[in-house]
Amino acid sequence: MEKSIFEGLNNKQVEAVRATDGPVLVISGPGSGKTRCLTHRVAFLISQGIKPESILAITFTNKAANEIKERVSRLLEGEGKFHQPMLGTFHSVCLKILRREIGVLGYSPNFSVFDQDDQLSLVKRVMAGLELDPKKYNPRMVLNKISKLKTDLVFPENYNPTEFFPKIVSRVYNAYQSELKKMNGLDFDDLIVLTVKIFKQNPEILEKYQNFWKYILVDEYQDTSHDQYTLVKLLSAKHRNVFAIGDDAQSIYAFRDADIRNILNFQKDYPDAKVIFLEQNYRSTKNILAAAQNIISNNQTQVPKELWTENMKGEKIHIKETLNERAEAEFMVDKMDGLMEQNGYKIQDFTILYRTHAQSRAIEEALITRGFPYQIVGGIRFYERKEIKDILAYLRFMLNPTDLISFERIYNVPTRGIGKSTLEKITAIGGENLIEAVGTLAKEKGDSKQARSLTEFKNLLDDLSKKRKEKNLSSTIKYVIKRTNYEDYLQSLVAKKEMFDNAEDKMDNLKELLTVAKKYDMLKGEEGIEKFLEEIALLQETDKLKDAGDRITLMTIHSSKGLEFPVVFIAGMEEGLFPHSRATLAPSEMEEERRLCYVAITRAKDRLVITHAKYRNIFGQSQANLPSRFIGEMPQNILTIQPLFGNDYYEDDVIEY
DNA sequence: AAGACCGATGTTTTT
DNA sequence: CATCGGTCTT
Repeated sequence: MEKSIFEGLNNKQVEAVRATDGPVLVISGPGSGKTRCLTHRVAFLISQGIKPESILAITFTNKAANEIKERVSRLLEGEGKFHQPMLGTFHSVCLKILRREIGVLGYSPNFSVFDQDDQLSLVKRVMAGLELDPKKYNPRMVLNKISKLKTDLVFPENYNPTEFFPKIVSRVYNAYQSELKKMNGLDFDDLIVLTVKIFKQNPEILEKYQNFWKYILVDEYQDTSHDQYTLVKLLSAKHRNVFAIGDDAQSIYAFRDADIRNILNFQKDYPDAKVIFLEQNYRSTKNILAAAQNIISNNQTQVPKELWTENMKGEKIHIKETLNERAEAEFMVDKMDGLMEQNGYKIQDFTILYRTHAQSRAIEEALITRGFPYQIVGGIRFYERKEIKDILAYLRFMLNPTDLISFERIYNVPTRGIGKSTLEKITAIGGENLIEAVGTLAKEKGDSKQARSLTEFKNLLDDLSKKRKEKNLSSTIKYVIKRTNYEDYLQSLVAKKEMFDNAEDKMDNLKELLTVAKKYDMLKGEEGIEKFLEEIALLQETDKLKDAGDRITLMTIHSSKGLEFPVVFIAGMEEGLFPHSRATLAPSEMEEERRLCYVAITRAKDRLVITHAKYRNIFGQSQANLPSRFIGEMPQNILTIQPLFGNDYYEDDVIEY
């Protein structure tokens, strides 16, 4: 048993797996077997007689959580039946806690979870109520600031700024939070922040969880924010068995308040911490690793470490300058073609990474023209499409008839003759239940055309409320689509040219939604809806990556974290784009861009191709760009540079060992 | 209340 | 450029 758990691990990894008691920090370079280490540690803990359910492992993605789940099951095969440890992201773990405990904060356990879109509409609504001009104060900026305050655990009642703009923010923040509470809704930040709040205010609840989870593992520790850090600190305070693993050099989420200091200061927090470095890289060639290390060495803030690999030296890194983004895309397609033809690569061996989503378009066009299959991560996300969001809003509203945000989405979708002024009247009646408010207003209107629209709408909502208990999830969704005549509505949008996709595609998307929904059909009525909405709310981009499938994957560098590919293309390596122009001012931001570059490069196993365009269209205007400084930060002797014109480039570089 | 038209505005990155 | 929101017309 023990033997199989340590099989295939190097000494450092074994050390990290065996250090079961007390605080442990593992600094793990890219490709150093981090997931492997986490998995084996969980398996080892269980083999030592620790109850699986007393282990909490927080991962950065749901995908990693599933991977650990599967691998642990495999490692412990034949050990008899055992409970699963708690595995999940910060957000999903907190959601589970809150469904049980949120009562103490005066919310009810069937709360809705609002995504970023919803948050922004709420901020706008609140600002309108406070008569704040959205032109003067950008609602996005206000929301951003609110979110930062939340992650820093500053609650509205504790925020008393003196300066002008913060004072505005403070007013919005107060109103925003009380609106959320009124409609029994939580935003993403609340999931973490309110959990911390409960733990701080109710030591007996905290203690219950401390006793339950005696061993805590946190993945991607470098990307934790202050609230997440606090949560871990609280939960682990009693038993102090906290295992943090991560890589400061791969911290790329400062913009959403990740604080690299959490990992840098781990030893200050836990002076008795055992610190282990995983420096052997199993993923990349020597050249790729050298490029990554040379670049990152330009950063001041970092934990010193020396990565190494036994892999071969490999190909040189191919740098190509093209005339514009179209030529760039065509070059990449040609290059892939050549690699498949001459080197036996398969289409799923390739990934194209870029700094911003906007870059995907030119690349997609080239891929479509040449008939190359691809999948794209992020961008116009499936669950952000109008038709999906509409139907989900109906579901959400069925569960929580105080959910004003969802109501605003559906009250006139499909169009049913209820306009903005009528909406205002409904919300003015307000009350606990918006369905009742619709009914009340219908009665007030007597026998008008409006009254008929309202009554019809009320009947619809009543029918839906009834159905939510009777049917399983996929029938409920089908019923919503049918009862609202949603398909006709889509077709009318097409007819009016308000929508440029065809209605069939949209219906296909809804069918795909139904396929996902079928998973929840065995749960009864409301519970199915609830679990389904939860899954969707917390879903991440990379979760949707299909493993099999013969296609090229396109995504932002941020989305690529944790993944690896035989051949990586990095597009748009230009000053202003990467590093992004918004980041060139502060040194800390430039360092983050550099870490991002480090992440991008270290996704590659054997080949790396980097492109930069001389001219690029931005906002419809052609802009001339210089090659990225990061190209200059790589050791020049491992590069093959192919300039815009000229053929001083040879495909058959020598492979050295 | 709905549709048509126009000008402003924006793009990092995402749980 | 392309989407969004606001305003004007029907």
